[in-house]
Amino acid sequence: MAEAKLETEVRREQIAEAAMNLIAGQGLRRMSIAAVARRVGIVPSGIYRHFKNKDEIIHAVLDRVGRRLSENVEAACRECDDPLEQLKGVLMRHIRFIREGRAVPRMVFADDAQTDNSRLKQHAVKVFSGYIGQVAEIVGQGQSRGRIRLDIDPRTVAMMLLGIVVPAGIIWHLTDGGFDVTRHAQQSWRLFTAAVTNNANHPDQQ
Amino acid sequence: MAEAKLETEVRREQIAEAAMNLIAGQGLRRMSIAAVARRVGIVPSGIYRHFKNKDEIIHAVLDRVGRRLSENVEAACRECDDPLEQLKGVLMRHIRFIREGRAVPRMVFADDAQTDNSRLKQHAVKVFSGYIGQVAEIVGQGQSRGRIRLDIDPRTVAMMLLGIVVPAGIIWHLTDGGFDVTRHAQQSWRLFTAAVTNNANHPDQQ
DNA sequence: TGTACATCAGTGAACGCGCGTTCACTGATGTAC
DNA sequence: TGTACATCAGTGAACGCGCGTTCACTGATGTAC
Repeated sequence: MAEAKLETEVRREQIAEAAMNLIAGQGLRRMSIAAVARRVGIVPSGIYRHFKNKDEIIHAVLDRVGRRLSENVEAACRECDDPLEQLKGVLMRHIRFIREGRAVPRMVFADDAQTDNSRLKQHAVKVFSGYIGQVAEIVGQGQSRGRIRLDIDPRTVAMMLLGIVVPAGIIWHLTDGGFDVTRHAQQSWRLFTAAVTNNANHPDQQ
Repeated sequence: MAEAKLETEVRREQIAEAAMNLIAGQGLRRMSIAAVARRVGIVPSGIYRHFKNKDEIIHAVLDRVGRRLSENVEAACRECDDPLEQLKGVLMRHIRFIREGRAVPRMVFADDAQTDNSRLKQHAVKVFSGYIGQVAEIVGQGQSRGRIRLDIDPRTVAMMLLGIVVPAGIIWHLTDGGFDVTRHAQQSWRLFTAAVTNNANHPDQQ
């Protein structure tokens, strides 16, 4: 019995979404064509009507992740005007993603992928550094408004913010949610502000 | 032709070492029994004289990684007396590992492993939190000597130090070494000291 | 020192499995007349 | 409105591959006599 036919654009969305959720929940290893097909309600070979191969699906997932992160930043920016508050918004939203099991940290390790491994890695870098770039822009605004110290590269500050999120996400995953990421983020945020704000004095630690 | 026979204890070491290097260089996915066997100079089935199965090898690798991290901390502690300097030593040693391609970040994502996935995850957590515990101990000493602010959990500070290393390592891998981790560590270290030292003032950011 | 035997690291053929991918097909949908 | 036809999403059988693992074997090493 043939499954209800759907336009390929709709299916592509569904497939990418299913693949992303599988990766978020069970890791890239478990994201098989068969598993994705099952979630979409299609037979495995049917996937190939909409994607050339598995790598293309992973590329689509990376696009999605990038878009999602970007939306996160934009939402945080809309919410308030103060750059520091915006950074906190970005942090907390990302933490919420982790807590809801919607983060895709394992994505980053695209050591899978048979043929064009390098293209996937490049894409992952693009997504990752795109995110950092957006955060760095907020940092730059904070600097020009005198809220954030000027003697440091905005991208370094942005990466430090991610440094709060990434290891926390790893442990959260390894312990199956048995790690209080929210508390960790709040504690870390206090350290972060002390690190970057202008009114802290900066002793030249060797 | 039979390969030179070696005591099983020696072989276990060789196998674990080979497996660790494979994971560090190419990721857990590429660490196959066949690849490990080739590196050791043995036939794949020969591996089973020394390890019950692949999971046991991964456990052995985790032990090795834990030991190596531990040695790192101890070396940094021996090198000098000031806790802050010791923390910097830990950071820089870890960065050096990354730069030399000897770090095993992908290890952490043990989403592979068929049977006892959960036991592997537990082991990874143990290694990870063991490392954090050791670093936190240094932080605690820094606190009691008045070098590090007291109003923050030592483990949070330790995780923040790892937060410098982990994302940097990820990007370093994704770009095949085309990311200046050393520079990033130095810049981040300045932020880190500003965050944790006692003489910075700590404005109560909302 | 020389022989007989137990031990056990290394071998290679074979297995079952899950996977990504192909291909000829079917049958529902939308369009042209 | 009704029929004929092209399109193309979904099907299911089949494939080749790499993998982890097993098993009966071989032959070098160390020990007992």
